[in-house]
Amino acid sequence: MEDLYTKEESSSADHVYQRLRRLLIEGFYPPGSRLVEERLANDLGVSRTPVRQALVRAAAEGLVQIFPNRGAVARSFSVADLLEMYDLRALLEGHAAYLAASRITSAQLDRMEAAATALEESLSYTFERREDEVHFLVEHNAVFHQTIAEAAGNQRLVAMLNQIVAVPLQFRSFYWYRTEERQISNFFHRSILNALRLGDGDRARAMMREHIFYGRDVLLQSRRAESSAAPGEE
Amino acid sequence: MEDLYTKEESSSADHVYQRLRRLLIEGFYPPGSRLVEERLANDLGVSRTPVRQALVRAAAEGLVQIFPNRGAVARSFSVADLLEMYDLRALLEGHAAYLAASRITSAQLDRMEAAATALEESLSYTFERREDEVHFLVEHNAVFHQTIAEAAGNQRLVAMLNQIVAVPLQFRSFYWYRTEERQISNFFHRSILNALRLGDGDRARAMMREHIFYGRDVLLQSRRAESSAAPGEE
DNA sequence: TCCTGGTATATTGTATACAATATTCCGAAA
DNA sequence: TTTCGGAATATTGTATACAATATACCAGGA
Repeated sequence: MEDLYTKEESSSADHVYQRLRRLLIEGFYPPGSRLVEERLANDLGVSRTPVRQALVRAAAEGLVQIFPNRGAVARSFSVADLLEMYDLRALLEGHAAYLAASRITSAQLDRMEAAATALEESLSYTFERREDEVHFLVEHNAVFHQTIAEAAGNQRLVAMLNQIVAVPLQFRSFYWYRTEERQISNFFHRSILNALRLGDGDRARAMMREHIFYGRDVLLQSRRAESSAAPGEE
Repeated sequence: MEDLYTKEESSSADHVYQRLRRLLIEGFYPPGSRLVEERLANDLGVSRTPVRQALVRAAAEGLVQIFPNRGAVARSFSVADLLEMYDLRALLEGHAAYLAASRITSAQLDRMEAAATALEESLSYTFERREDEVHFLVEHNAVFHQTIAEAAGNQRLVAMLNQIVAVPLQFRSFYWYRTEERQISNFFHRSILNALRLGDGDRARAMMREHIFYGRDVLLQSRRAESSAAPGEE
């Protein structure tokens, strides 16, 4: 029939995985916390079997660590880890931007345009809850970046980026707090968009790399500020 | 106690995974073949449970594809897939070489030197079986490349490269057949080694990229030759 | 008090049973 | 002959039971 369904898996085990992934990324199970299979099974209303599969998968993706006979823990990220990840993101997303410049469709450009505009206009929105705002920002930002990855036309590259970007939001939400950082971020988006429109791969890559390094620096600064302000950890 | 053990998992399920991985990479289960859980379980002398976990893990790594309610198949690679992978390898290994240039230790250089020498001298060896020869070549080549990845000092980069390089040998063994290609390959190894010794990251990267692109071209040529010679597929 | 050993408990790892789903095969009707 | 059910079979997906292992707890001796 059709091999076109690359929907991966379907129900339950896959559902558990998606849910677990969300919980980890949104920080519901904070880094370092133990992930006891039976508890997860209860939380998610299934048996341990699909939970186990989800954990194995999450471990392969680097979201959790599995210690033999001792179980899984939500992976925690040291500063060194974050540096590694941002270094790779710069490399991979920069490359994606470079490739995208010569292949991106106008539909994809439109989608990015819309996402960039939404991010800009949201500066003057007022959200009911801070949470909603972060969600909005993360969502549109993801569209922007994912569209580039897709436009690069390398599926493996997309998969790898998804892995790397799957870092607990907790580490990234700082990014979205201050107006100044958001403005600069928006500026980068526009620069990247321009370069892509002009088909200038080198500029697209350079701007993407700067964009990511800027994000990295903001993150590290906030972490430093936080750790000196409240060394006790929540 | 010690978190230092990053031995990942330990027995059985992990063992099955390692074994499955080997079987896939060595081409024992050829691309496209169905991987029925019970058969694997019998083959490996365990129940379906650990097999399942191994399959999930292998799927996360891209070695197999899992279709919901229909099972797993050994992933097959189109020419487009191979191009994607080599593109990423060039990017990632090039970057690794660049990073390695400023951090590599003399012990690591020695290891690479030994591997390169072994590959050179093996040109005049005679092996009992062709299989042994390929194994020898693959092994030493792996040492050369893995050492660079390690020297780059980015664990995630190492993990990603392991994923990408985990392509059925079947697709790569052509590479090792002819003397001429091996000589050129050896030349690249020497160039990379020199650049690393001199701490010249840019050259190391450039040579590494060329090395990989050369490998890609050899592979594509042999595939083309093969497919025109025997279009019927085994 | 501090260490030591051993038992109790908690949790993981694997096997098996059964349910859900897909695939195959076969016969009847057009 | 072809096509369409529809049972029979094969295989996956999930739950549960039990074994293996690690952790926590407690008593006894130094």
